[in-house]
Amino acid sequence: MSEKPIKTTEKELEILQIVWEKGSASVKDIHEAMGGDDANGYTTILKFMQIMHEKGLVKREKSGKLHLYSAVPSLENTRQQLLDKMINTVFQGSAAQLVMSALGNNTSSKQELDEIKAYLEKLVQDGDNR
Amino acid sequence: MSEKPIKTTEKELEILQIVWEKGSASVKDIHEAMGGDDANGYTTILKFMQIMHEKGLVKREKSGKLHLYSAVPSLENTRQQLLDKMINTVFQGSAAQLVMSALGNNTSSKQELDEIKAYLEKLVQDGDNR
DNA sequence: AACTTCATACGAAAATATTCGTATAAATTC
DNA sequence: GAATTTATACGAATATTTTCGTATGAAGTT
Repeated sequence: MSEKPIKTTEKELEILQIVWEKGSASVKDIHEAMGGDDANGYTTILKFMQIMHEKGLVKREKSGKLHLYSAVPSLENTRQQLLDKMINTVFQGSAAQLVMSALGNNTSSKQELDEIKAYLEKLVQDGDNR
Repeated sequence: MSEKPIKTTEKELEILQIVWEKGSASVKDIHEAMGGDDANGYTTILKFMQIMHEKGLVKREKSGKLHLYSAVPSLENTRQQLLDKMINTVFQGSAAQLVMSALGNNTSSKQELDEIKAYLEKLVQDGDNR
């Protein structure tokens, strides 16, 4: 396993989010998805894409004159990595606590809760954990 | 509800974590808990405490010549705030997805899983969510 | 071929976050 | 009461992250 994790900043994550969603995107696509020049200048985003490319966070492919970017780290891995970090920094190492907090306040529908329950039952049954 | 959230940096969170754990702590306590001078200089931590005090992240109380710091934002609120942010940035707004990811890879014991299950059942039953 | 458009590259400024040296002051010890 | 120890305060240096101005080039238009 294991893409060795590359440190991502806030803005980079925001960008990655869009890239994951779109699969592949030009600077323009990303810029627009982020709200256009009010929120971020075009060259700002462009610069980020260059930095992220250097860092190995995205790969790119020429399509005519423009570049299409796609994410290198998988969404799943990144999620896992961020979750782990969060569990360790504010949930004293307990995933269970995180889970309960996440379920606690918010907006999950009954259907979602049922899904989670099913998933849990499967986990317990399979004895994936000890 | 609602302490208006104050933006916290990585290091500040790391420090808050210790302050939450200890309830109340001197700079020295925190400094030591963070691994002493190899990891962080004493004055570095001190400076952070001053900054965090200014920002309203901690309050302090004189005890003899030293200051005892305690956290202003509650652990619960901070957790919630960070979770929300995370759900929005990498879990496309779905708490359920976050929960399943968190349960997926990791180290929760069977007992913990059972606890979560119980919690879930209670949630569904109470119809807290729709 | 000159002009406009669309895209990238790059360097440097600005904003933020982190680290640390030095000064000061109050107790404590010799 | 001088020296040491233990704290805090504060300003400035560093490091990192984010933003943007300006240059350049390749098409496409007139």
